[in-house]
Amino acid sequence: MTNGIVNGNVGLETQFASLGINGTKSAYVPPHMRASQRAAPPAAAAAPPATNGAGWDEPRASPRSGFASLRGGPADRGRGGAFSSSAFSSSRGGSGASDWAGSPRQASNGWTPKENRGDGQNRDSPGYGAWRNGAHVVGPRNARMEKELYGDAHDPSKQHTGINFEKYDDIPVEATGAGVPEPVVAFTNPPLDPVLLENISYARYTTPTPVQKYSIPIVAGNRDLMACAQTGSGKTGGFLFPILSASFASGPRAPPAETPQMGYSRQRKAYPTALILAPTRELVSQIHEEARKFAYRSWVRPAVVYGGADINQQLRLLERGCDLLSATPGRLVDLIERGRISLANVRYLVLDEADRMLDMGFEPQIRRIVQGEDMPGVEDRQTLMFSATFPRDIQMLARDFLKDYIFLSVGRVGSTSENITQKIEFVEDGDKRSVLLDIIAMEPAGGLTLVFVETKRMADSLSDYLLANQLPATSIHGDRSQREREMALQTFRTGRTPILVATAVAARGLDIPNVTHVVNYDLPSDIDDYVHRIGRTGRAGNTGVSTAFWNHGNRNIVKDLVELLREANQEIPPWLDSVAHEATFGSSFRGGRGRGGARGGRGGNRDYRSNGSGGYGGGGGGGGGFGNRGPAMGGYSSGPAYGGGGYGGGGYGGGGGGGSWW
DNA sequence: AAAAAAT
Repeated sequence: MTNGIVNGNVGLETQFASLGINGTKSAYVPPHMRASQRAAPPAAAAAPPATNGAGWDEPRASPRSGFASLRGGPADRGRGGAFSSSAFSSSRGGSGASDWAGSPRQASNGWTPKENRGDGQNRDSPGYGAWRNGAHVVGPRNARMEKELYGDAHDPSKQHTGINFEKYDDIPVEATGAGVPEPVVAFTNPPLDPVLLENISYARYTTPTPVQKYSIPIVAGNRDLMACAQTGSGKTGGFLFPILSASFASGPRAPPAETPQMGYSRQRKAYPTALILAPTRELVSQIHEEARKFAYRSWVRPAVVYGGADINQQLRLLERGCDLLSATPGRLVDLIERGRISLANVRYLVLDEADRMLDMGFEPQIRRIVQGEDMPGVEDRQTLMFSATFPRDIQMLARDFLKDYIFLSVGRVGSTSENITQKIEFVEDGDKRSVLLDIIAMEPAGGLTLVFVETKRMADSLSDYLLANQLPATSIHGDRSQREREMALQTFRTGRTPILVATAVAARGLDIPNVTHVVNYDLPSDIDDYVHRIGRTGRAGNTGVSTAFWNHGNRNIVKDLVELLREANQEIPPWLDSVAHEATFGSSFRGGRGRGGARGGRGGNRDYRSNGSGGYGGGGGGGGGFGNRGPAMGGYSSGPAYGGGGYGGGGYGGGGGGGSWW
């Protein structure tokens, strides 16, 4: 896993304005550190950074060690690693069309970049394009970059992935709303830009997934989109393709009037055209990697920011260009506060895994980003929201962020279908370790095994245990440093540690080719989490196996689990079936309550606007019963279809249940 | 109850 530091040319070393101590501008101290900073000045403050007249953009001969500790002292924790001592490199060596105030562009009325920058040769550096005189200038090809972006036969970790065309064609899709455009059936021009089509073919994507078939014309038709789609449905392409395609054609938005001009501002600010928000660092990192593939040779510079990584390094990369920004909310807010990113130029806003972000408590930050900063209003941008479920809080968000949107409901992908063999084994907690060893011993060589546990502590102890048993394991969870997390993913992807023990951080969205086995060492309490987890295997048209350890501590999921297995034509162990039967008709523990009741209504994945249940405030779409069991649509065989009842009934948080979640 | 996320 790269962490976005691989972005092309080796640059000259440059100093950041925000770090320079040159009279008028002192070192930036993030708000949360100001008090302690005053109390204990950073040790390195005595070492003056080299300054120059402008305070920035001066080539530096060598990395300055200790420089990175300037602002944080111990807080830096060595995170930047190799980068921390040379966190400053050049915007000039970079790739050209950046969005910095220092190099303003105009949307379509003919700005000539070389006049502004005097480094015209970089405009045409291989692999990068530019926007010039109101036209898209496509950069020359770059073999090294193509290998890095798209991989080759020797680098399976880059080989994409996730597209199993036969299966995809079975995915039911339903689009509702006013004026739904016809879905496309292929990647073609029109509506897609020829440069994008070329990149798509480099990436070996041949056929659009169902969500892409719909999202492409929807976005191309300047419509907002609310899509209920699970990870693995191709939704990253679903928003990247149309956004990039339109961006290629239309060029950057004109910088806002208050944009400081080059030479007068030392605060260089990025003005992204497209902003993508997602819940986890690994996810935004992955989206960024996809964006790099499809922005190749265009004027669009993808960038990524997320927490846990050296912010100076990220700032340096932002400086190379930031047209399509992928971000986790916290770090983005930080950078906005620092005045390094403005959202004034945003044309496209994407909220990915929106329900997840709300679950994680990001709503205040998301609302601040979308409504409390300088982002254009809902009428002046295009907004795309993706969410696995459509509960009330997401509906509220949709109401506030979207305009006259098209609602797209995409059924579950492969996860529940036959390309994943799902096994459930009865294993008491105390036996799990040894059963896991047995399972791993049976693994064929060459495959990757992903083991999910519930707690960070368990992730550590289990991977230690595996290592102690001479098994090449590593772990990923939220208490590991970002560096360790990325390293774990990288060694897992490449097969150096073909066993990865993971918490929920890795459950959703990550696309790792060649995961042959997912083990639910600890079952989640939520069936959707289960679906996401097993969806890490069986990708790319391959088959996958999933094994879950079940014992009585997992009663809460048993009913949904059996239902799911049945829908997916999986074998259901008789003992499990009877436990499920008990759970359904037996004690009142969960008896009769619909999904989501006790949790306050998960909503379905239905366009509540169209069922006459009375609009947003009306209590439609909360309550129990309906769930989000996508397969009920169209092509799926089993289960009661939506029409039944439940929906729009009960109201929010109503649906019965009671009792403890546990 | 746990996890994740600006520090």
